[in-house]
Amino acid sequence: MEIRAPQAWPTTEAAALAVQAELRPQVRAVPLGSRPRTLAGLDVAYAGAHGSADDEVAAAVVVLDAETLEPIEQATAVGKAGFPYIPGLFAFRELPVLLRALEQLTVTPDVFLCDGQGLAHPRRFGLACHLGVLTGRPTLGVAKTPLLGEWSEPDAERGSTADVTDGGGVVARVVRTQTGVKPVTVSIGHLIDLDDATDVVLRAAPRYRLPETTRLADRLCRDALQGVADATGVKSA
DNA sequence: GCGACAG
DNA sequence: ATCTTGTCGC
Repeated sequence: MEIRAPQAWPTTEAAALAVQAELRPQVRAVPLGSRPRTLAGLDVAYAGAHGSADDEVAAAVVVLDAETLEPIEQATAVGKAGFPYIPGLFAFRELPVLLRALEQLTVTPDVFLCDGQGLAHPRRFGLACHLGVLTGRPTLGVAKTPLLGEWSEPDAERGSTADVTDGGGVVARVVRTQTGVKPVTVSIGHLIDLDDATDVVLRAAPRYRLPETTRLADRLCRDALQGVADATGVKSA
């Protein structure tokens, strides 16, 4: 798919903050126009994981049929993170390589499920929002742990939710995707609203805590990273 | 100032 | 994120 990626990515914290400030106003919270037919899962794996800019990274995107959750297409990309891990500036570490994986897709997914936050971010511009603005497509964030906000514990049954508020507004929703398991944090990225985002996540996670999109992308990027290690001559069992 | 902090 | 075996439970 076509993507308008930045000519150059920021390498300093100040430059990254400036990019977020510039793009944040473009985020739109609106209902999905129609039922999504395809869902894309994105994830990145790290080698070393010291959180430094020169960590080796592998990104993966997996497109699934929204109804059957069966894989339709997938792509990967590897490289250097290019930016250190700084909470709130997470996107500058994963987006560059993620976009290179997305460019290889021959189909354009209806909704992108990101591994991380969207609006539930210090400056209301997490990874999911950033990806949405750059692609112009609906995106949402589903995080395993919250980054900020206050909420009450949702009921134990699958489907139970509780709004997450921060700074006086609702920025996300904790969603119990499976009965008795720790809820995930869902927030909008772009061109979707919280109700639709919650619905998409619940339908994508019929069996496990994390959506099938995330699970498959996680497996794929880990394999891709291992593939780099093998080609580099790193011994393994 | 100190600690926390998506992955 | 990643380093890592076994173990408790459905």
